[in-house]
Amino acid sequence: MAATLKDVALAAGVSIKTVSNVINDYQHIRADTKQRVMEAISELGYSPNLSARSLRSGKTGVIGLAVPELSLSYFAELADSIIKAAERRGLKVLIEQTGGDRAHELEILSSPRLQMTDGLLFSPLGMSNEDAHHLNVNFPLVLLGERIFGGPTDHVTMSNVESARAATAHLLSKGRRRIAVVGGHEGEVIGSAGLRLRGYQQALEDAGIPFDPKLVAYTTFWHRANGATSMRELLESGVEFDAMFGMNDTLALGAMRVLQEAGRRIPDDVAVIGFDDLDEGRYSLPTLSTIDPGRDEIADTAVRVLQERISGREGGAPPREFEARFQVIERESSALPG
Amino acid sequence: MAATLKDVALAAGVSIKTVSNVINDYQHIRADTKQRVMEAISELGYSPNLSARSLRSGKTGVIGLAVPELSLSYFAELADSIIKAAERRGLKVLIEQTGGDRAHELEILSSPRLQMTDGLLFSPLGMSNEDAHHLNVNFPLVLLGERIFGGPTDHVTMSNVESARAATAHLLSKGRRRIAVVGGHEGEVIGSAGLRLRGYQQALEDAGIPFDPKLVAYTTFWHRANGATSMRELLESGVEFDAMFGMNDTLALGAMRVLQEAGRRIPDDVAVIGFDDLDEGRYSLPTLSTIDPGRDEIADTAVRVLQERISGREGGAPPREFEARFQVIERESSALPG
DNA sequence: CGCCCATCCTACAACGTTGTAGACTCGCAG
DNA sequence: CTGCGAGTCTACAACGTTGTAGGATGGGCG
Repeated sequence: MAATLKDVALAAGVSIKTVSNVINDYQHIRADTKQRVMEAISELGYSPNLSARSLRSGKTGVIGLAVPELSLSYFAELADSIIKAAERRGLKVLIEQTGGDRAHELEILSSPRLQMTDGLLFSPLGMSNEDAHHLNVNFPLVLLGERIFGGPTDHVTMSNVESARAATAHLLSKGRRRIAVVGGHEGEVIGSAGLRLRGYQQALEDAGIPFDPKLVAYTTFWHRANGATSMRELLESGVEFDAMFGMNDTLALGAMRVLQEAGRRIPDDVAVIGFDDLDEGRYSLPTLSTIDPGRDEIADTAVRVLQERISGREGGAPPREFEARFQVIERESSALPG
Repeated sequence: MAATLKDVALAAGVSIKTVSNVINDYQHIRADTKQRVMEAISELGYSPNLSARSLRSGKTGVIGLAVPELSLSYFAELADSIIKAAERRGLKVLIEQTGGDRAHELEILSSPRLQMTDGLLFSPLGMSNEDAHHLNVNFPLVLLGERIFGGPTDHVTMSNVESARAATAHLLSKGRRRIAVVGGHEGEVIGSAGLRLRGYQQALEDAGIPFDPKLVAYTTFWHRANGATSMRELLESGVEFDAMFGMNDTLALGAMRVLQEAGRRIPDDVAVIGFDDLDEGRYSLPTLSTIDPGRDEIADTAVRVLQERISGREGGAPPREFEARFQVIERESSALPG
């Protein structure tokens, strides 16, 4: 059906290897030969068979990206950034959704289907540090996010502790003292939730304010619905608070909604800050203060590092850790005289 | 490095073809041979080389999905649905972002890089009906969305006219008579914007209300920011309205935000309905009435139809059109005594 | 004039898989 | 006892590409 090197070679009256050489910009080809080959190529509408090429070369030019779910805005925006970063480097991206499910995540690490890719960017959610040894795989793997530390692979992450601390400090700088937290994960230490909670606690400590466990609402997922439910629980518990730190924007938006239903004014009664800098927060009512976690920097670093591992340039270099720069973004939800 | 059929064959003391047969569940294999091969496979950690397999079979098991941008929530949720639908059918999805740019879209249709896939799901935004002939490609292609009709390929779409008509009728049923529209595309006829505008006009006609062009705000993209800007223009123009139809949820949310800043109460002063049923609209303040466009149905149909084309079962069947069922979802933004 | 080297091109093998054709064994019907 | 078909397995070729080795031509230099 589709034209092959053979067809082009026949049409141009040269050997297939010469055609291959033309395609791969081999130096020593006479101008007129090259010309003839080019013409044959465009006449036949030839384009190389990538399966054959990758069988021969061992490279596919495709990287895998495994995220929990694209319908979670954070991962959609992350995927967007990563696809763009990959494109700049001539790579295509194949996306897997794990649903945040540990079994599914482990399966992906051992799935032969991934052989269609040169390497994997992996953002686990269900796995924990005890699963770190599963990351010992025989293909290039770069970890995204905060579920696992000290693993055997390169790791690109955001400054969770530092930025959560800054977010909390921001609320404190507005004179707030009772800061509720939405999105904790019970018993977690090194996941995003655990780290951000630690940052929160550090900021309190810095300000000499005792940590009140009653101010922390725990949840399983970081969906809008969970933010709403958590806020309802907080309100029902009767605990008092004058600010809220949402562990991500989605949670914060769900919670804000409930706060407003309950008649609390934002930021007057409750100042709110989220985390992720989703586009959504720029048009909510009120607009949402947040942490810009440096998504583009994360994406770019991750793809670069993965490509280095694929090309073998970094050979057996020990696992490296990268942390993106963050930024506090003040919007209406915390706009108060400082 | 990685084990091949040859290695397994050697270890099990059989021919490579027998190993291949075991892997492909060939019937006539003695139980003990099969056993031995299986053991060798797991011992060597063998998994088939997909490049070789697809070179041989001509199939990759991967489909392409080209959308404007994943950071637009609608496309993120669509991609989510499509990846899930593809997974159910044993397919992987490689995502391309076109940025809604016509040149980029045309490039994708002719790009050899797509040879890594068996077919393409394509959601154009920059192309128009005059570009329909570019869709005449020699690989399986299924069109998503509303930019092009009567093209040479299968086409999966939503009932734009009907559902926009229903959305408008919904607002009319609440006694509203001056319904603003946000998201029109100047001069467009067959894009989503054109079709939805037509549905809007039909609903007005049904109700015997004259169409007032001043109520239509035009915009280029369907981002939050555009919804906000359009609403500001409407307000500044001084035109009166008691309801608003946002051509998608994102626009509607951006516009709602501006409405509220301007002191208009929703739904009391202005009833609002959007389009897409994004998760976001369930937690906005107020929650957003919308059209559920049947995203899962679209995704499932699109993947099924593409797979049929790939397998050749539908051979030279003429292009088919599929329209998903929609549903009006009433939430707070239009909750008024009917 | 003869040699070497750079340039240009070709034949062949190999990547790992699967389809095709056929070899061999065995049990059973004729 | 022969022949046949079902069951089990193997050898070989092919998918389309690129690396390797090497052949042919011509120019420059000793």
